[in-house]
Amino acid sequence: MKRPTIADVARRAGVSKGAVSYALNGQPGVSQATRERILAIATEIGFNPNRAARSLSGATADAVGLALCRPARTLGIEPFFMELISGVEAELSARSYALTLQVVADQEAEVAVYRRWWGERRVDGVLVCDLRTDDRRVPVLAELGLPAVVIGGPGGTGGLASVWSDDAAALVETVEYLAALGHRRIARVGGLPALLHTEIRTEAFTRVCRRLGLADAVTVPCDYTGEEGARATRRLLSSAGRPTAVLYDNDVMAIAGLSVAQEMGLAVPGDLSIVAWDDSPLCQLVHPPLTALGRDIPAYGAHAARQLLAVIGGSPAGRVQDETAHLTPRGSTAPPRVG
Amino acid sequence: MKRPTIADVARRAGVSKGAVSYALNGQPGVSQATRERILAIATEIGFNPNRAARSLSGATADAVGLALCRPARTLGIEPFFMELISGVEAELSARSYALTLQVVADQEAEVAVYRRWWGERRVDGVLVCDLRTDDRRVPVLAELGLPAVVIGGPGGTGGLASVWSDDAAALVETVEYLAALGHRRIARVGGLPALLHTEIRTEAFTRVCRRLGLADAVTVPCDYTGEEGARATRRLLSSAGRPTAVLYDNDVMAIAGLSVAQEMGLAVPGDLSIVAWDDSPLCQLVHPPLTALGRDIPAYGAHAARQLLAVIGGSPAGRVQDETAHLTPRGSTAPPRVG
DNA sequence: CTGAAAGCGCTTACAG
DNA sequence: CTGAAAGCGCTTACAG
Repeated sequence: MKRPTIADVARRAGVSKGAVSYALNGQPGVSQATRERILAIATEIGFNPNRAARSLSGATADAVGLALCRPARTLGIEPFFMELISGVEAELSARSYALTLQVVADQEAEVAVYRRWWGERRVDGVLVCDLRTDDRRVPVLAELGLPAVVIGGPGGTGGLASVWSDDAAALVETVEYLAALGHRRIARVGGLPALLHTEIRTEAFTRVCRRLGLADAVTVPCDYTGEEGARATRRLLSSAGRPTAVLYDNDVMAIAGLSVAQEMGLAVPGDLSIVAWDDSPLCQLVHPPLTALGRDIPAYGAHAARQLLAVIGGSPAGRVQDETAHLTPRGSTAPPRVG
Repeated sequence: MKRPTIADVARRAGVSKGAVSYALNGQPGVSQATRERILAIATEIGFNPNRAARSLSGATADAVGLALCRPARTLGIEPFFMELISGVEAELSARSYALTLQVVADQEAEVAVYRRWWGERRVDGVLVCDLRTDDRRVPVLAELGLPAVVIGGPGGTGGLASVWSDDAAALVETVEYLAALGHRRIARVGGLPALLHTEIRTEAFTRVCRRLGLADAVTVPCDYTGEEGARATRRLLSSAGRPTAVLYDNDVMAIAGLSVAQEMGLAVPGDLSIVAWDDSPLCQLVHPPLTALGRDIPAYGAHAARQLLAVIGGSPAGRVQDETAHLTPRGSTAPPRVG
């Protein structure tokens, strides 16, 4: 029941261990006939090279790390991460890289995980999510020399490679669309203010509203949960001069907002237009279906994984722009009712 | 910039590599004073033992594998897996085990992954999800001798360890509750029929409905997506003698069902009661909030991880029962309107 | 084209 | 309590 080693293959093939290694890795050094015989025997006895041994010799772990720093409940409820992971995974497994996942409590723990992973040679590189302003992780990764790709930006990535999407452009497009429908009072229920992409969106929102001459373009900071989204919506809709359109930084808060509007007797989209950022299938399950800003998240993950493998392979750290989110109008947006 | 090895620590401490190893691993063989000096030096120079080397000697990978066999879109939309993973992860990282994740297309690919992982010594054990009737993976895992814990059952787990929850009991409790409210026509929108837990639920549903003398207790098989859930609901509600209560096998289908009811002009819960299996935060975001069958999924994952570590450690393969899902009545269930 | 050997960085009997 | 050495299973120069 012992798992076969390269020595077992060598013995059965009547060659040296070195020859087996060359044959298996497609290196020159063995004749075509010998190579085929060796491969056939390896397959026959179910040989798989011991990763630890290979890693110890070759110095690559053939694994990539992903540390997620969000509370368990928001991790579960947001389709974003699972979609991202499935895209990352598809790309990695095609090149027989493993994905090592770790959930961490905070940035300090995350940095400790990076140090340990790299020190242990557990991973060859990491994918970094949820970029913050003045992110502590960026200098640490640079100092360690740990190959990394930041999923986010632009900006704030130091010398690290990154894949980013132009959230500012998507936001401007959305606000212009709402303004074209006739909305003059637009509010936003935002994500965690510490995250860089929240800041980018907030700034773009303020700027475009000013440019269009829209009244106080307020952003209420939230934590992506339905509870906070509902509370923020309730507050916005109770205010004098309540908004006629609200833009939410994720789908869960948008759905919560829709519920609040209905509970307060406001018609959507008649009295209130709603736009969700992140176009998951959830947006189409509610009534009315939500107008949403979406893009291909698995492809984004695959893109990031591909770039990380390139960086691990020695490519210079580039900043690659991914697709910009696009607006899909559905039943939750319309011109505001006159009055 | 080279990462320090045990030899560096030994040199600075003026001891042998063996002594460093003993000190680091809490083995006897070094004096207390020497141990402390060695640990201090290791910390000071940022030493982390190379995993590959340790694994090659000690024969353990200190990693656990999880292969997920679901299409990317249902993976993303269902909170279940991410919650499970976060629970698994919490338990593993507390014991400094890594989680290796792989998304696979089908059972064949999954079995291939297990063979490879085990052959490569990439993992010390695996967690198995989505158990099927006559599951191919069970005999393969037994044959390989790969430590495994099946998340599911009861039954169908062969000689493998498992953690399971009594879905049949939860289902019976739910149907009895609906019957007590006065419902006589109850239907069910089920999950993938190939999954064992779907079969267990279907059988329990048929049995309890017969016992209570309820009319044709139909189960419509679906794939957990909102689209199929909506379609099934539309069909059920269009039939003569339409049900007054529907039980859904996941929250996404339940929410889709709620939408369909509203689109068809039926009041929930007046004309139709709805119960969702899986009580995620989504259930409380919609109007009315959904009565749901829930339990602590992260704890379930932690439980499974704990058991897997025990099996890896040599404990006999047990079948451990986890908490049974409990019903939380909310606004989507009520006595049926007379008429 | 092939074989014998060193070495990756640990762990663990085995002597002192 | 400590040191020297073998060995885990690969990869890769280095000789033939």
